[in-house]
Amino acid sequence: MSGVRADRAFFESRAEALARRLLGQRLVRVLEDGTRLAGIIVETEAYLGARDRAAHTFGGRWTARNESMWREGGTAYVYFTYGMHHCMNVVAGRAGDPVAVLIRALEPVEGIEVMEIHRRRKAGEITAPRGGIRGSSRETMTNSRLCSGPARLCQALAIDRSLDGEDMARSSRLFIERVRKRALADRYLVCTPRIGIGYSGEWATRPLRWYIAGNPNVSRT
DNA sequence: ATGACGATTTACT
DNA sequence: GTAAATCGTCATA
Repeated sequence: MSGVRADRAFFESRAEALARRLLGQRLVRVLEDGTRLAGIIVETEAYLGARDRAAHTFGGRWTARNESMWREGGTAYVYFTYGMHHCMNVVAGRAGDPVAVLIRALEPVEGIEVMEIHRRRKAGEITAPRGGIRGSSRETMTNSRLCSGPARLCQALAIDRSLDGEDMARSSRLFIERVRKRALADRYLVCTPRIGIGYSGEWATRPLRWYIAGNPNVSRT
């Protein structure tokens, strides 16, 4: 059940390698009251820094938002987008090399009931239709939809900008537990282009997204 | 100061 | 399939 906590060396590699290495490992979020929320990482994308048109650090951009992407491997980069969603990355490589891995989906394993509350609360606040929440959105909140998307998993695990810059190699609030010693073999993985970056020209077609084949928690297939 | 834009999700036709 | 929701961020002025 328990795993070995990922240390600095785990994160200090190329983003593509880290994206694959994270699959099958456990992302853990510990709330203020000690509640553990955790899921197995089943879908990731690599963002390759200054040369990658789809990356927030394309062209070497250094801004207030993306500053944590420039830090050492193992730093969390959490950003806010579309006026309502958070997404989280794990920074790869060494400080000064602004590359990262977007966590796109989890298989929920610990604290599922709390995750459901977080997701429902968020959905209610943001999309409550006239007359309140009823019908499908509440009833179809199955486990497979709980963390199957970068913003959904941030809602479920209560990850927001307050965790941006968190050092996952040391933090007690957000970290990775290695529940398998070796990376999953390529034959268990599917590699495709990344999602939602159509604006990035040639980079939109590069195969930099990986997911565990057949896993029902993956965001899209 | 302002305008355009999202590494998305949800509901609806 | 399409469209709305919703606002921090950044480039331009």
